[in-house]
Amino acid sequence: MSAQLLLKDRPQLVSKQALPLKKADIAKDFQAVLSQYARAFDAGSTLLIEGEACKAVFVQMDGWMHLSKSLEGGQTQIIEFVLPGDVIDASSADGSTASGTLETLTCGRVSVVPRHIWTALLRERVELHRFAQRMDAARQARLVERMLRLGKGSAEMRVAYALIEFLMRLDGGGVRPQSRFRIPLTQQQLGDYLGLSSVHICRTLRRMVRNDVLDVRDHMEVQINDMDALVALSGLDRQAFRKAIVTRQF
Amino acid sequence: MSAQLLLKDRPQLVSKQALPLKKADIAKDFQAVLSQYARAFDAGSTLLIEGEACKAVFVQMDGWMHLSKSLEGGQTQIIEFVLPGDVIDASSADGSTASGTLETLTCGRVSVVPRHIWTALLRERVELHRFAQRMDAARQARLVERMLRLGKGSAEMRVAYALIEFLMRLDGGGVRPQSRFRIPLTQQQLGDYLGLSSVHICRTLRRMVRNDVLDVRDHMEVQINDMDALVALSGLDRQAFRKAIVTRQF
DNA sequence: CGTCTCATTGATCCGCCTCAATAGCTGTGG
DNA sequence: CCACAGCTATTGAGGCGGATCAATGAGACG
Repeated sequence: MSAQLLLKDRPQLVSKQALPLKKADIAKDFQAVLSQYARAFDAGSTLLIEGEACKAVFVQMDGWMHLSKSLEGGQTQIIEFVLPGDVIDASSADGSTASGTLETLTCGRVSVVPRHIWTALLRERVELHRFAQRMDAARQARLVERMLRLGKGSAEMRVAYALIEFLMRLDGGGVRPQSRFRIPLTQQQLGDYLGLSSVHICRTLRRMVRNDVLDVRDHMEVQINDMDALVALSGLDRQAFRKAIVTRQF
Repeated sequence: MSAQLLLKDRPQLVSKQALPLKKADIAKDFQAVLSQYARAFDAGSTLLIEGEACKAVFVQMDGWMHLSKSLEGGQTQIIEFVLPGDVIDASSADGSTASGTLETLTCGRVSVVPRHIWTALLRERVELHRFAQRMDAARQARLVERMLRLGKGSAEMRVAYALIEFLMRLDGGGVRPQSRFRIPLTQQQLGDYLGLSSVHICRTLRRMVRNDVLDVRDHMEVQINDMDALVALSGLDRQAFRKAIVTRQF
């Protein structure tokens, strides 16, 4: 896996991703707590298994992960991708077991904060609590937006949606999105995210390339050529989307 | 719409639903706040429209509602059903606009608590805060469980899942679920929940009836005959499910 | 009794899945 | 250096699950 390379050849993006929270606005003790529990990970490791004990909150610092859930038949659905800056609490309603399986897609760093520490942090820092709430609302909005398309949308709509979601999350909801970015996913994984087979992901991407909407180079390096067309395909209201889906401001 | 009837002819269920929180455990001021903001609603009214202002939290006291989201083409996906005892905060990441459209399915009562009041309540009552967190985790678990099936499951699996979800939510996660219950939904609405056409919902239910898994009488009165078969169809682990999906204990 | 809504059933169609074969790329060992 | 294996993308062929269209019941209601 060329995860290292993946991140290495876009240094400006990486640095932006690695510190999505504005340093100046965050108390030093928060940063200290995060780095205290920080650990590095490789691509392809499993951090959490569905149903097993989980008493920590994950704050992603660098790299990609995904949280997934499976049917007994081996069918896997990716619930969400975890990008730098994301906070994920994978515990289920009982508060102590993991609601899904957490696996890394690239190498990177994550801060694994024990729940009671995290809770205490939130309690004593109101602005952090509010930030966490907004992050959570944004996460939920993405989940719902995708569910809408799983239920009612075509393959083309789902893929277009996912690309725009990645695009916007990667550049932190900036006003001028990059039109070129790399997704550290196989088509199989993208399919598991969108409820499609890898074969159909491939065909759908090919069709978009044929229609000059975008280009795809080696292993999911995407270049958007016609953003308006992509947005139209996705069925998104661009304004509303940016507001609802992305939260990176502390 | 015979919503009134719907609720009237199963009094024992209604009374259980109407007060899912154990009264004894809840401070009187909480109950007081809820009743202060309580209002009745009819079947078929719209309480909230996607994108419009929303500065309140809804605590369902009696009756059913649903929260939905639409594609411009008029395609609607029901995000969740709101049952008595549910707390729903429909605000999006910006904290002030509704993330979906909230409509009532039956008549009933709901407490519309202004957000700042709700927030204050949670802050001063730790156990209420924890309860709200568990409710939210359970809601999320249901969402994810359904998304897994939207992405990877057959129509039969989705319908079986939904029936079991309703069953367990209606009897509050009790150990001995009722095998007979009424769902105040049209097949169209159930389809909008599961990403299926109403026609296919009908066919799927008919097949289950033919296979002696269940019976359906007038307008969605369901009688489960073979719970094991239904659970098998749903792809659920029953134990794990009850724990993760339902939260009614305060 | 006419209307309206909803469930039911049949017929047909199509989007996506599955299976299968090929090709390209990467890493590995001889 | 080549040969090989492993993995992913690509493309074709064929099949199926569920959508769509359409017609008929069947209650509920005015």
